[in-house]
Amino acid sequence: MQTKDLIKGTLNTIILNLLKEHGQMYGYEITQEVKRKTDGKILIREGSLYPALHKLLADGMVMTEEVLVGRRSRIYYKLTSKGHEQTIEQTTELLGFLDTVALLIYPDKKLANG
Amino acid sequence: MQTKDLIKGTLNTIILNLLKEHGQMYGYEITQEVKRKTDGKILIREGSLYPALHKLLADGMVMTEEVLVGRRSRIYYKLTSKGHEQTIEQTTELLGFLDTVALLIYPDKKLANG
DNA sequence: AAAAATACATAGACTGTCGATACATAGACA
DNA sequence: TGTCTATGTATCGACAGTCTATGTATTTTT
Repeated sequence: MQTKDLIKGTLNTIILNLLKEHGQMYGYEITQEVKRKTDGKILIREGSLYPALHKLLADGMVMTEEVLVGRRSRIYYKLTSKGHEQTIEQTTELLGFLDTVALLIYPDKKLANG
Repeated sequence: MQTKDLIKGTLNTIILNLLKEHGQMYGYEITQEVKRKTDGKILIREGSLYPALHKLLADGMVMTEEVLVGRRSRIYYKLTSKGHEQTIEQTTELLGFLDTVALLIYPDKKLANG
């Protein structure tokens, strides 16, 4: 198994949490921030990120603002109020799941709650 | 997002760890044990489990033994030595990933190492 | 001038899990 | 006797999410 198989189901939550932390980010910035924070352990590809962002937009979780930098455009994403709610919900669920998995792997131990 | 999306990439590791703990298990037993241990939070379906077990078998991670109970057959699975190695490897990787995700979600915190 | 980084995007393939379904035995209960 | 539930293995088709590969264009670095 490779890390790429593990990211499934967590990418959305990761993106939402980054947006929550930073206020607003653009796509390329997200890939770099994830790379930086994880010391290159998690690399988010464009082919994963942009479809995910577009879906978040379509679902009303984020809103966008296009900004021209020189002649190149950046599309900033930030959470809607619905997105804020979802962030909390999904994060809670993710942490609960991680805890449950830990239970299965280490019968007598629990991961610390964040 | 639902829990079912999160299980992706972790099912294999969960199965391997259960086999490591129990020595040998049969399919139905695995579904019930996961259900029991997680208070019903994680339900492994037949459509997920058996393909996974068959793949583990094909990959040489587990070996099987068929046992007749009454007139009904049970297929017990247990780890091969290769499977033991993989269990450790995958578990290490999974825990590392969980830790990395936690880093992304809680910038200043780390999950306890099990 | 060439290369690398920045910045967006999509198409197609892959793969893992799920829902539904199937078959059969066993035990409980009406 | 008939039916319901639990036990037990198994497969098929659908679906969704991620990846690889590719594309376009600008900006910065060498």
